[in-house]
Amino acid sequence: MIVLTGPTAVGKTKLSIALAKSVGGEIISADSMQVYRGMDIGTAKIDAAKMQEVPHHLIDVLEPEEDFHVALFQQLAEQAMDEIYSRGKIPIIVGGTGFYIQAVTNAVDFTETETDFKFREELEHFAALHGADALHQRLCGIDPAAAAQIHKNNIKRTIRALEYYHQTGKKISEHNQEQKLHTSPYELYYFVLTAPRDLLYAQINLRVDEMIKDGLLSEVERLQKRGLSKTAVSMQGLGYKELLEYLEGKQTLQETIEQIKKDTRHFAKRQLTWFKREKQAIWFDKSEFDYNDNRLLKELLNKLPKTWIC
RNA sequence: GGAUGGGUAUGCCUAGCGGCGAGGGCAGCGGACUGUAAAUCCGUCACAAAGAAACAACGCAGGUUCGAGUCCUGCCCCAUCCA
Repeated sequence: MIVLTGPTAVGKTKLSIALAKSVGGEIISADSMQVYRGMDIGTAKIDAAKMQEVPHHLIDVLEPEEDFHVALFQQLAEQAMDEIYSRGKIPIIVGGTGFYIQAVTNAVDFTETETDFKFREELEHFAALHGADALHQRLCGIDPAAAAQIHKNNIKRTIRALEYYHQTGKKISEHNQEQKLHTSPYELYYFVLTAPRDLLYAQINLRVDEMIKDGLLSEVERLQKRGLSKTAVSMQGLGYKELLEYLEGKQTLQETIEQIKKDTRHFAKRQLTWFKREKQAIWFDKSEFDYNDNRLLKELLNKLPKTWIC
């Protein structure tokens, strides 16, 4: 199994096609937003022509009204991998969602539970009423270890920890501890593509401008007309949440575009922070290859077993 | 030429109206993350240092005051308006 990841706009998609062809692989997208149909421009989704006959999985599999999350990603990705292996092909996970990738590479066990929206809402309400501190206090009572790890302002994660206990009767801190011991059950090659920060940021800015030119605004308008609002998981996506605010008249278009660029830059930074923790990561800095994808690919293929290359 | 408002730290915006070794925001930088992860959250951000005490710093130069970013005078910039 090959993983090809890196911050947004670094050029994963393009390289992934060349890589897939070189090893006879199929691509599994590890992207929390490209799973949604009708969200193409803002997610920089690859189009059929660019796929060049390389099979892609986990793109366009959900409606924007549906909820997507790691556990579902893991399930779908594992399914896809089984299929790919059964065809004697190599699965290549391509995408920038480090958390999702880890769920697959380390076979994290997500105990099967349905999301308990009522419970979550209840806790959100509690936090709004009594403050984040009080909510965090509740977690302290049942799972002090988790409470020590989760900052009290991080309401979302505090709620998840409480929810976990509520649903399973077990402490999430213990569960996490167990899961951390997991190592990858696959023969794994984890490649991280990167580029100097200033260049990456410039590329992000450029890409956002292009998205706007390509009609991102009308894409968002279409989704809005369809009834989607900021509360939808899909509308948490970069470009989508900001443009929805614009459509509500909260800011000018120019301000919104700047906002999207900024948010995307921050996101790229968070991605990099995540990848730095992945011990098995093999890094490729594009600047060291003069931004020549062919040279980079050659070097990358060198890291793989000879028998994989066709 | 006149009127008015303003110039605040290594980048930008801003609070401040006599006790400020100057508060906040943004950007930048660093980090966390196990069911919303393109989410959520945290730290740092003059220099030096941990010393009853140090020489920096609020456009520049003076002045008033025990004490000035804050008040006064002059000058220099910027914005808007009037000639």
